[in-house]
Amino acid sequence: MTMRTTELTYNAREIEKKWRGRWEGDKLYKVRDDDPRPKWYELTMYPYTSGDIHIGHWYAMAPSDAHARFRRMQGYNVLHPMGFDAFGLPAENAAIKRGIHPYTWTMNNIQNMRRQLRSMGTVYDWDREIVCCLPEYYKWNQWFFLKFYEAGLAYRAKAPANWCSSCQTVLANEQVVDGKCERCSTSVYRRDLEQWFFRITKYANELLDVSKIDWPEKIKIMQNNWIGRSEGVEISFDLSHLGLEEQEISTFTTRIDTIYGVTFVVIAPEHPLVEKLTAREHKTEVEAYVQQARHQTEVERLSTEGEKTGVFTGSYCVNRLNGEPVPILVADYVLLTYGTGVVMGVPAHDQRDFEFAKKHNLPIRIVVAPPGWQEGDMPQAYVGEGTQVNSGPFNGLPSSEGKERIAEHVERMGWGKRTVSYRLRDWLISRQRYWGTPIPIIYCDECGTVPVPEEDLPVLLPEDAEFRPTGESPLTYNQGFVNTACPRCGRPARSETDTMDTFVDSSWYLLRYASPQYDKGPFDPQVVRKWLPVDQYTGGAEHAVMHLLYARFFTKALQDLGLLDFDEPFLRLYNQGHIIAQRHKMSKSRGNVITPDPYVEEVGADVVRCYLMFLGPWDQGGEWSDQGLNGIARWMNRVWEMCQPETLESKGDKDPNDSAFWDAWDVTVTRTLHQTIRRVTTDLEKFKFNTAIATLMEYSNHLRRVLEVPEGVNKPLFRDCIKSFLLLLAPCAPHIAEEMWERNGYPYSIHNQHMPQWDDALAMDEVITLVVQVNGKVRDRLQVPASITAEEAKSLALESPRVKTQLTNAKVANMVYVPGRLVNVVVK
RNA sequence: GCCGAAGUGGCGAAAUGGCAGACGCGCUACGUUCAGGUCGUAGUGCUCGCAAGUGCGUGUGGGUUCAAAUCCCACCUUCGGCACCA
Repeated sequence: MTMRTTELTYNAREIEKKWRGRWEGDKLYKVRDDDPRPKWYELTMYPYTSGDIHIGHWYAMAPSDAHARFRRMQGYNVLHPMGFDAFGLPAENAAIKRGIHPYTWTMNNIQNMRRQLRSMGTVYDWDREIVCCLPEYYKWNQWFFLKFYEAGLAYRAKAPANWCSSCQTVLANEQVVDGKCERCSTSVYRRDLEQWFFRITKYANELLDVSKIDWPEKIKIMQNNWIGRSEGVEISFDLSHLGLEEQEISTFTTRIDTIYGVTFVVIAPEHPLVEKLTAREHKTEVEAYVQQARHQTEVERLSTEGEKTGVFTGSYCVNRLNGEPVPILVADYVLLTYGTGVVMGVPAHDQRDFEFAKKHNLPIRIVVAPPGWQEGDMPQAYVGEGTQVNSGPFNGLPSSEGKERIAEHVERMGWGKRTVSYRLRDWLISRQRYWGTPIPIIYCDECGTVPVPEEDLPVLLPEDAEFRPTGESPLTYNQGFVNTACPRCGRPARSETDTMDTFVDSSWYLLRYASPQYDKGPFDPQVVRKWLPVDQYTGGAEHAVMHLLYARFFTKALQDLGLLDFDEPFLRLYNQGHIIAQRHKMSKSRGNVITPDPYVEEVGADVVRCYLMFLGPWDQGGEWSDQGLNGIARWMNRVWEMCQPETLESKGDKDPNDSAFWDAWDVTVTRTLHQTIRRVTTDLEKFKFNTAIATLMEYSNHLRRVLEVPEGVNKPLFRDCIKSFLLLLAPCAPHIAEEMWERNGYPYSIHNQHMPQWDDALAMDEVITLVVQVNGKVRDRLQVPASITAEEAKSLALESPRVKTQLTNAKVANMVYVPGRLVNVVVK
């Protein structure tokens, strides 16, 4: 704040307050479903109810609001709603720390945030606000859950989770610090727990298809990598000699061409077969290894990166292609959750297997020979293509062909099949928390897992929850909540105490905005048909794979359930960058958090809005600077002065009856106006707010010069210019534009006007600067009529004295003419 | 390690094959003022030159082109994402 020096010449606070009051009183931004104009649904990611709207929220919301306003003024019926992401852990932590109920904490925060959001001067229709911690909203989370459950898209399964034995709870990865519980420092280990999942993997292949959406390439690539499709072969190894129930062990490989190079098989420590495969004399060792692997946290696994530990089970399986016995080992570099949880070890052609083999003295056999290969020790695995060797009947084939032929052979023999694996895992939605949507499931000793009947929804969060610092979910010891009756047999039963991940809320909130008060379902199908899908979504790139993928999954699943008739939620996506302060991300601990409120008090929301849009390209983010804000405040002062009707009145008049009334100045003024309209319009369309505002600055500089022309001003023309200028300014600076609109005698409201149109003919320059180059170097600049022909341009270029001096002792070899731009004289 | 984005004055940046530095900040000088701020006018990439003007200049090195910040190849740096995915 210390660097700020500019004071406004107008009272921004009063003016902005006045107009916000009037807009709200008149319901100027009320969105009607029956409006006949074409619809435009522009959505900004809703904020988490942390308590304060900081400058980062402004950076996300002010430009998107300007864009939505711009679309309104282009004649669209625009839906640009706002709501609150109101469930989540911080509310619960506040409850434990300060004894405030999460509901109270959240609703207080929302009240403050609403006030702050209003101060931005946005077009939000507050009648459409949604708050997803209210039963009217989360009831429908439960309803979707039931639909998914019926459709087999929601299921319960055992999954390893970070478990703190002291707190008796599951911890999120973020809550595990150096392998210990952040609250009580007890060592965390991975424990299998029954948890609820959504079967997003069913849609893995569909989610890979991004051909219908206009999103940043970067985000599409990130989703693609996250889904991680790989084609390969599931091949089994024979176990029949062991006398187990299982006759074989299945592995997944993308390199079936290396099957003859298998010298061991590795199984994940958590794999259910481990126990059965462990020979008696290896039991102690294997059990110790499995225990140790479970107690390893993510952090510890990272710290031992590269070290490939593992132990021998004592069992062998048989490689059916060559009949060889292959030892089975347990190692934690194999993940239970990918493929089959078992890997065939080919050390010669896989770097991880290679390191493992070196460490455990396992044989390394080359089966794909690189070009010019000579036998001998390998320094590392050869992962490229080559010629099949040591591969029985497939010897001599290029490995690319070997891949095909061996896969065919394996399928024909019934030893396996070609298949596709995904890195994507099912979405774990269970949270052992209070402040979330209760999962509508009841456990009955007689009937088992019973879904809560639809008519009993919502399953309400109990208000009388008790928040103990143990970390346990308050739901587990709330007898009133847990004890219930089985909906099927009526006997005493237990309610599910897990609540849902908050990403469930945000997976469909875009639908709720269409009909936020609808109570016969999550949304009114007719209204959704009108508004959805979202035409333009904006938000941070940090949600590239979680929220954006989950929302796409939801939409596809709802389409399959017959609830929607489209399968992509967001047609266009734009990711804004991050605003930083003092070269760092803003954080409370750094003490560099910029609070917008004092700036809004001092220079007004319009100046803050415009500054955020002006400081650089929106997708690149940028650094907050008080001095930069000064620049905008100064500009706004000049705009204020320039747009006052009194300013023009005080200037000399040109006589309309004079033949020179419409003079060269006026032609320039008109041309500049049309060029400005064109530039600002195309820039705003493409979210190029920084250059749009720069163009408005140039134009206001131009108009201010016009006011000083000694011959006087063509006042009707100037008034038109101011009118267009205000219309172009309105999306970015809605309050000032409205105030000036009124002062200039135009009817309320500027925000219901149409954007000015430009005329390409009027925007055309009559005189252009023709750049003359010699061998690509600029030697002269000539003012020529825009209509100049190639021949005229070339001869003018050669006549230029500055060019002539370059042409002594040289021969003109070629001349390049770029119409309207330049002549390049090529000499030798 | 893999995937992706970016590198331009003192600073935020503009220009996406054709005048490098629009617009803004900062700075300098002058004017206004008792003074400071504000405001106004002019200047402001580096180099040599009294000057007209000259040469250089968009991370580094190479290439394509009449012409490259922009396209291609290699490298360096910074940021973001993923990270034993068989």
